[in-house]
Amino acid sequence: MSDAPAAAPRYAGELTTHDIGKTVLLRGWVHRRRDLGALLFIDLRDRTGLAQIVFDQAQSPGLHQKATELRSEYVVAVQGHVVGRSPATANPNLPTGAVEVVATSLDILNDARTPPFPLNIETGAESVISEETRLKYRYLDLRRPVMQQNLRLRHNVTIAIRRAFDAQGFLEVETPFMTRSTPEGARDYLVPSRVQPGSFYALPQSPQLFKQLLMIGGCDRYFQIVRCFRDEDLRADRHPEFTQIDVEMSFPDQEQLFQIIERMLSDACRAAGFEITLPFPRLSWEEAMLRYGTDKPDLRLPPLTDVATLVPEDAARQLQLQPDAPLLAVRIPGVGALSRRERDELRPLAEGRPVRLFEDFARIEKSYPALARAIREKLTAQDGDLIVLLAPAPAAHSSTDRFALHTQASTLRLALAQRFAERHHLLDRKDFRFLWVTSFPMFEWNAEASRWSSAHHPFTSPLPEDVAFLSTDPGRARAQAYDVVLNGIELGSGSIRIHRRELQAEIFRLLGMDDDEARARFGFFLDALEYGTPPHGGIALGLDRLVMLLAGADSIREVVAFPKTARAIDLMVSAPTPVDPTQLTPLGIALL
RNA sequence: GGGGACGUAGUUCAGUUGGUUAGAACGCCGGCCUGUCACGUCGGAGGUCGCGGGUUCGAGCCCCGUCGUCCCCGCCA
Repeated sequence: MSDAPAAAPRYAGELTTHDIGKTVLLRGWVHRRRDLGALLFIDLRDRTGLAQIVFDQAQSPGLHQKATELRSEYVVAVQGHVVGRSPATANPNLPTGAVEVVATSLDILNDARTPPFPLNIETGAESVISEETRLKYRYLDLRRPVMQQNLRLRHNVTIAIRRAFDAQGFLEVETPFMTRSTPEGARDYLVPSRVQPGSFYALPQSPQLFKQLLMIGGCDRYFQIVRCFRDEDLRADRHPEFTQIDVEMSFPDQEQLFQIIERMLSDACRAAGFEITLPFPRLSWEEAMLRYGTDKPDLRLPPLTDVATLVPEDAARQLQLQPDAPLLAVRIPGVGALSRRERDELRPLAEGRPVRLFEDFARIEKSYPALARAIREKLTAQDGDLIVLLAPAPAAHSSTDRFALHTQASTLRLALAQRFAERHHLLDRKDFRFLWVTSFPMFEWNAEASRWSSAHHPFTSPLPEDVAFLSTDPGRARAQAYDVVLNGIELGSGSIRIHRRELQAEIFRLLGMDDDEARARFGFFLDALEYGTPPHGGIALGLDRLVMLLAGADSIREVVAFPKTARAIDLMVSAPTPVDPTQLTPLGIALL
């Protein structure tokens, strides 16, 4: 290249017919080589895409000879002329397929071992190679176009979120990673202190108390895109270190906060190329449980419908339905009646559960045509919709859980939809259906510890009209807590907080913490509440989950650059590792 | 903590009822080829069947243990 005149560096994927006649410099990796003997084609790949380079022995034998050394993933700098391709040689499948670069110089910047897995397979690439191999060589996996796109998408979404908050007057403030263990909720990751042997920092599960302290500190609108850490078992949508969009504001109005978040999410979706409609539907927790059997409903599917009142008395007797018990109809659009075999597959879902399944709606239509018609009407069912009914088993006692049947129906609703999603184009990944779920219960009964525990967290304010229940019937108290849900996935969770010291102390007592314990754990916070704490509230949203859904990915790991396995291991760097005892001694730590 | 699926060539997989020398495709290496674009074509190399033990005349296949990956339940204020 030294003897070639300097040309303007360009990205391969951005070449168009407008560049014809220009001399360009491309730098990137050898994606694929097609050696036709005296004619050799290279697909050069950079982070934008591919461009075809031509080496012609007849025109420049030396250069062609050098190009025969090229192998997959060699790093090259190529100068050449952009030329148009004839219709016969253009490649309509490639964005840059109308042009190619006739090389005038070739610099081999580095060679490469043959990659342990192909980086240049065009279709279904993400599913073809085992994740184990991909993670071990993540730096190679990241070169693949689909991963480049995911990183780019995450960047675009993150920038849009920052802009949206900035435009609303929110201040991004960093909070400590090395903080105090609060053995409430998830397990903490601990960091030993060398200066204070025997003492430990904890990595934050969330900056919850810090953001509340920022409100007390007068920053009335705060946000942070921040890493959080939870030492709990992993799932496809859960990672031990994950990124939250953390938000808090003073003098909050729940509706105003919803609008701010909706606008931010709308901007984030637009950055990913999707327009969503505002405002999101709002559903109380109770409504969500009754209509969907879950606190994170997937609105891409129709709700559950209680059709018990449609059943005439004699039919109810023949079908052995319990009086006053719900009869829940699950409708899955467009799936059609199930085959015998598919119905057989459903039955295990009911086995061992106090549930009766009517999986063959055709039989109901035969025996009770009027009832079937009424049900279809109430469900606004179309021909070809699958309808399955659930009732409590005849012997079942009314459960303590008033939504037990709804929960079962919800599980069935999702299982059916997922089973037939592909065949019938259900659960469209590009259909983004957000909603707010509000008024969660304050407490859940923790049978193991035989005490109440917070459904959200202990800093959550009760609904004003339910404060009286705190002393009389905590199970009935509802919270000013809300979730934002997207396509059946909990995207974010927040609440209006407690800003009065007395109420906060009462909640701690209700959670079984006496005043001494509360002071020992949260004394700094209780103190702070006494110095003029403004009313405040906020929310935290999972950035990884949002980007995962916008990317159409099935796992959070597809949008995390360097993720860990289900056992929280980094296969690439092999972490965690044992450490040398000489590292432990100064920390005052000995292994058992 | 519990349940399920999986582990065979560099990669993705097949491998029958336990039977002789463990196969395919892609990739890799070499030859030929001037319009390919998943180039074609001819030839070649490549295996600790995750690991350990057991049953058996004989184990990739059966049994036990173990390690690893994925999914789900519990858990995740």
